[in-house]
Amino acid sequence: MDALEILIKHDIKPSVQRLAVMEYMLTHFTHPTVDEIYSSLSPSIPTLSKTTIYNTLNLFEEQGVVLYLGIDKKNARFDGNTSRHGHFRCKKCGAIIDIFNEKPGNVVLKSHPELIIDDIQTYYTGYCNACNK
Amino acid sequence: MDALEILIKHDIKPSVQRLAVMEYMLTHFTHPTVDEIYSSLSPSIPTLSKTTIYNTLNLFEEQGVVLYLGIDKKNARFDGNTSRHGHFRCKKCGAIIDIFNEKPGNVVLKSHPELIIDDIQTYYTGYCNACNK
DNA sequence: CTTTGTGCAAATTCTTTGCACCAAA
DNA sequence: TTTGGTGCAAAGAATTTGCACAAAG
Repeated sequence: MDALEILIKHDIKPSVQRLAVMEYMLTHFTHPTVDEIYSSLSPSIPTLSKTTIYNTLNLFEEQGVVLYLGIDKKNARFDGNTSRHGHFRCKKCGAIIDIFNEKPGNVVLKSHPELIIDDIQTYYTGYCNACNK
Repeated sequence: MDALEILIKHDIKPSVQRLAVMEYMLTHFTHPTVDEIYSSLSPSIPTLSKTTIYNTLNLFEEQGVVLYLGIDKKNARFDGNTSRHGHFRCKKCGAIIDIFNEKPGNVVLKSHPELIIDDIQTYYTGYCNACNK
């Protein structure tokens, strides 16, 4: 499914900017920050503003098109892969690595069956191979 | 184990402020923000500054005495319970609930056996009983 | 004494807001 | 022509930093 189709499917009106951000998220599964997205797109869309990146990502997140990651203290990070998976963050170099080891499907917590779970995110913290203590 | 013992065990020099923060974390498992801790302690320690709360919590986190929670977009939250457990956040009312459903012990990821995992945190997002969609 | 912690004020950084202009239906 | 998107500048909020003073050993 391409960027345009995804936006339409989620009732998001396409625009040059929104399509560019969506396209970026579909080709860069690097958990980018707003700044990284802005820096990458800015040359090809010279009038682009960071405000629009914020607006767009907030909209995308509300519509479930991207995931917000709270794994990084400094900046918000976003993930275009909305399937259930975890993330590892290296304490030393800051690398973020996808962890695909989780079961999909609905979740009911034994201890709290009354909670409606829309999303699950698991953050692993430690040292990557390169930084290995 | 009381506040003083915990600090000593982790090579943290005790001070009035550090003891007060530690004591607070041991009696309020509410995932407080810096502001909440400051507001609570400030009356009894009138000279207390927010900078000291930041310093103290950052130190505590480095020493593994508290956990940093990235579950809340707006503020850093901290947890005095460092045993492995998850957290649920209600999208509507913002309530954060502890989820004790995880197995303790060392973890080696099948997909990334080379990663050294120091900490695992799982964040559940959805609607609590009261806010139930 | 000497080292370390505290706390004020200022600085920094990230994110949101207000508002005028622009674009699309 | 009306609705909604964009982007600039300013505001806001959370956190960190620099530095002088205080505390503790």
